[in-house]
Amino acid sequence: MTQIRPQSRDAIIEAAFQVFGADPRASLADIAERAGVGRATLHRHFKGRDDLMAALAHTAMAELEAAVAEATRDATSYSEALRLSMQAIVPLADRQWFLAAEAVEDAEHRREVSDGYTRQKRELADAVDAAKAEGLFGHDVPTAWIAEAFDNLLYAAWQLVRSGEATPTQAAALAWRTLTTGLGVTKSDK
Amino acid sequence: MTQIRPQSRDAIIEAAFQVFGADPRASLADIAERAGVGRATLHRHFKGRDDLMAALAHTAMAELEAAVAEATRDATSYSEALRLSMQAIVPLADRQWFLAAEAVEDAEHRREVSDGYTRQKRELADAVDAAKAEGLFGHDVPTAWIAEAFDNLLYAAWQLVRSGEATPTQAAALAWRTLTTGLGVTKSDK
DNA sequence: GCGTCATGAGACATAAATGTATCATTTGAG
DNA sequence: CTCAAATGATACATTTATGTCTCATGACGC
Repeated sequence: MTQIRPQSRDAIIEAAFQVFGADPRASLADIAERAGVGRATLHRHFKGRDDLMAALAHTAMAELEAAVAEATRDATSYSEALRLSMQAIVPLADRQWFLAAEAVEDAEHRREVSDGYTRQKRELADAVDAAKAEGLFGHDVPTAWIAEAFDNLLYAAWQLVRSGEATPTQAAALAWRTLTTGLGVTKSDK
Repeated sequence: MTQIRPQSRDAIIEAAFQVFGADPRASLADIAERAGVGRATLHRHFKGRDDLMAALAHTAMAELEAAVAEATRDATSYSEALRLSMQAIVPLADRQWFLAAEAVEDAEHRREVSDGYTRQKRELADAVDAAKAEGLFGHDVPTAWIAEAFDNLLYAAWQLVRSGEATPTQAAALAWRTLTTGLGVTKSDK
């Protein structure tokens, strides 16, 4: 008797990303309105705020994994895989804040989201170590820092895109340059 | 009849930074409890949630300005001023999320906070331009990106500190290196 | 020690968010 | 077209957050 039409569910999730992104305190009524859906329908699809939050986290995670898998399909090295991943993730960075934020309160869902997040972190660290072995990063730089810088430069790139100052491709290129060689004057510079 | 004891006010602000930092949806009762203060007292000091938010933004802004002013007191160049500023801001980065977040809803307070935030952004951009003129950054790199990277690497540094993987000094040094020369292999590396 | 004033605790009223139930209407599959 | 299922609108009960008030208590200046 419930949730067969995927349209409503998708619209709600999309609206929730937008509205919660602007204001984490927004009410479920706000979400329903933005989704162009009745408040009751929202409750038919999601038990409550927590359930919705968990769905958002799940969606963000799936999008992230799909984008990375697609982007790294034909990478020939870990270094290139990292670069391609950054390029691919920039456009969806605005939905990833959700994974870092401990937005899910329910213990059961929390665990699931947390596990996925931890896994993502570990995979990034592994990729960084591999790239380090390929000579992309200095051995004197802690892996934890590289991963942290990767994430945050990714977010910086998205912010640049959002402000209209660059395209996703341009912003990703800037972030990659910053991560690997920095913003100092290069040989090609006058 | 109101707000003469600064102790309560300070305790509330401190608690609010902590609690809201962990959960923006926290209630004022949560804040009061963490502050070890009665809920009524909180309302005696702050008209409501918005007033408290504005106070937090004001505090964060003041701390930022004071730290930067102190750190750059005897800088001999804009480049050095930027480096010293980064070093100085890392320990208080956890209170700066507040300025970026559009947490203040009241129109009147909003304007004030927004103005201060805009001014900070402009000052950073000016400093970046000056450092660029000094040859610290390449002329081919957009100022907007440098500023964005500065902010986000700052935040990355704080996260590294929070995770216990580095001291503020170490983290700031990593962030500075990343920004200026990147994380690639250096000559000193084997 | 005295008096003042902020505070803490609690009661209270109000507002807002949430969750559920009902029912007429619409949608989409067959 | 027809029917079943999902939806929107509405009403309702419940919970939670908020804001105000009162009063006894404790802290601090004098």
